[in-house]
Amino acid sequence: MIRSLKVIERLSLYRRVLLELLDRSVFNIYSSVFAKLVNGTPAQVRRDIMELGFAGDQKTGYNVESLIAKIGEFLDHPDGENVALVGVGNLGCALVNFLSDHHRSLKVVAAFDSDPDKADGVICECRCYALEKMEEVFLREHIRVVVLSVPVAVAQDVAELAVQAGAVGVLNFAPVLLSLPDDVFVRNMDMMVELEMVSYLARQSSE
Amino acid sequence: MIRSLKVIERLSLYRRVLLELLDRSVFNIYSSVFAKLVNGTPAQVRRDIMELGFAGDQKTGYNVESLIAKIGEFLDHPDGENVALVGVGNLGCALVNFLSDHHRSLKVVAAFDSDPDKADGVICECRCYALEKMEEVFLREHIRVVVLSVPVAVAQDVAELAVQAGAVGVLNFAPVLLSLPDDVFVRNMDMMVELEMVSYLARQSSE
DNA sequence: GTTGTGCTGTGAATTTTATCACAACATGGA
DNA sequence: TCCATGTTGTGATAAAATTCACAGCACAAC
Repeated sequence: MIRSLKVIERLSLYRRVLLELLDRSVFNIYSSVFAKLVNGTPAQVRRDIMELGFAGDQKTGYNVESLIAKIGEFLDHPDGENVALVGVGNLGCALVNFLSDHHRSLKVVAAFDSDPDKADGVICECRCYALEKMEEVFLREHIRVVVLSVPVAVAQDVAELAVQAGAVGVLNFAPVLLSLPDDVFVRNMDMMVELEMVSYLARQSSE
Repeated sequence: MIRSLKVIERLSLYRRVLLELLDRSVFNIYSSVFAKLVNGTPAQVRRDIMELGFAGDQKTGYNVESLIAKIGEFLDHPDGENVALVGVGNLGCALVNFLSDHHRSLKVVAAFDSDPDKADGVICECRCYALEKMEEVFLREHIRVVVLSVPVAVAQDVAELAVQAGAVGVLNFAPVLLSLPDDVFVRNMDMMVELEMVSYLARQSSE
């Protein structure tokens, strides 16, 4: 059951928008209306949902609640996913705060930092450990996904430590490409690249 | 001179890697070697560079320094680009610190926040203003690009304010799709979506 | 009934993106 | 001199992603 990254990305977005809709008591929605909310086209929305194996209704469109459930069934780990934050700086804290607010299935259950002042403390309502404790804690808490927000200089080393400890998914905020085993999935959040793109395209659109 | 977003994204990445190479006194590089460093293929690297209008050498490969210059010529605004940070939280501070460290052409020259305690102060070596001052400061500092890191609830409103004040490019960290005029370029950094993807794909690769 | 409307689901076509494969060339060595 | 090697630049091809376009259907109105 291999689907393209793009579809998965959109499904995640769809769910978030659908949850907002439910909050506003919208129970059914047409692909054409939904497409506008997600910056897509009706055909693409229909195709994505079709690939998911969900069916809409020719008169009322898609049922919001059922569709949310279906996407969850597809995206979420049945038992929830425990996540570790590695690198407790400003960025890391922002992330934890943000995630603990929102998500039902993803939970940040531990933080790690090389700074001994932070280790063994509680950061953002989250136990913080020394890097050396990763393997132990990962095992205990069944952690397989890490958010890496450490300085560039140490990113590669710390990432390897995390993989050693059992990580198979990494969301990397350090502006550097990590070199990790092929069976580890890495996704880069590269502010520098993104900001350069915005700058470039802003210039184009204003000329 | 329209190029696809993907090419622009890669060029930005290429430059960063090239700068690292230069630091390590690597002055020439083959497409095959470079491809490994950027997680790409030799053919793609060559094509990207070709589209840029830069030529390599059949014996020594690409000249690192000249290629960096060429990418800069393409990507950077000739007079540099002044950027505003809108929303001074943990995330915002992390961004400013990060950018001020690194970039030669992009500069964060002002911050804005609705919190009166922060306004008129200095945050992360950066003057902070009240939101109401945006138009005035944007004009004075020639700001056209903003980094938006405010809570979801106010993101749309604040984004509209920024556009009103003259922004034509937005790097949006709030996990919500903004509805802005078509000539404003928006790029979303969506942690929630990305983390869900990592979680999903980590699960796939470990099964 | 019957007709008109407007939706979903999806095969087909199109567009975009990435890869292949090789000509053209430079160099080193026999 | 001439061949083997290994590079870039790029037309041709393949693959991936998106969009088109319409069959099939349900319902409302008359």
